[in-house]
Amino acid sequence: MNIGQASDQTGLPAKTIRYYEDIALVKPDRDSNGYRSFRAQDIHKLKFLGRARTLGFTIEDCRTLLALYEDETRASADVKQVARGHLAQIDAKIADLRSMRDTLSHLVEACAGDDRPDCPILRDLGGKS
Amino acid sequence: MNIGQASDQTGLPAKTIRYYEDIALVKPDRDSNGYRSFRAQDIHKLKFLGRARTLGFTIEDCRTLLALYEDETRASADVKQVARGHLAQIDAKIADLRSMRDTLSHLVEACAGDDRPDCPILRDLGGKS
DNA sequence: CTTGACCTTCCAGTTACCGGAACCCTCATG
DNA sequence: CATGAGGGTTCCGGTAACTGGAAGGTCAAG
Repeated sequence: MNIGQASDQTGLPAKTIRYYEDIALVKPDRDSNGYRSFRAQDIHKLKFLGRARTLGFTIEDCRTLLALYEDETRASADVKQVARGHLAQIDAKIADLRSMRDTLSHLVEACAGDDRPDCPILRDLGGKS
Repeated sequence: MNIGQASDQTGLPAKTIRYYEDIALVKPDRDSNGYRSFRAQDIHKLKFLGRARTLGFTIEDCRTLLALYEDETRASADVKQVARGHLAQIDAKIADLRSMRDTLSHLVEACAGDDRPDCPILRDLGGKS
């Protein structure tokens, strides 16, 4: 299967698939003409990667998860630890964003949004009360 | 005031301040020895930038906000529009993260996290039921 | 005079790709 | 047979917002 088909099958752009090969996440064969040739197993890996990335795992997380995935003797605790670490990061990010959101939405609500120059948003950013 | 003091005053790393000068967000004077020389106004701008960045505005947003800040005749509506746009992006990001978080936390809860290889997280990523 | 803290510029690396150029391969059509 | 369309290939550069580090100039103190 060529890269175009692989892209269709996995939903990943061809560029992304080439990149994943570059960083050695997948290792497709090559045909005699130099074209990449993907086997079912490669497609499966790519789908795995796509799903993991959707869940926000970093590439390095993905590398770890993929290794665990392929290791039939892994302990589920190892996987859980990676996932929990990522979950904590997501939580931290959400908390950050929520705090930004709260501040910003107060400011937006306080701003008249008309033709006049007076603006609580800029006043706050400027540090003036 | 040298860059070290400016850094202390604003809480921004010296590196960041130099970067902001590179991209023309601030334009400190130079002393005869080549050192940057920050005036009170520069410090004020840097604080403005720091605060805006904390709220998650992009550098380009900051550039716009700074221009509006310095324009005494701006309409608050213009500022509000930038802020609202940013708020919408924050909301979108939060929604994204929450959706990831939900999926992932289900998986983490379903995983025994022991020595056995069986792992719902990998099962899900692998697309197997 | 030397030491150490500060400053300077410039180059490279970070994350996870995307866009585009220049070129090759294959098949079908005029 | 030339040619054009629609694959594929590599490589280079850019993204956002910095950060780290090297090589070297400046300054105040002992």
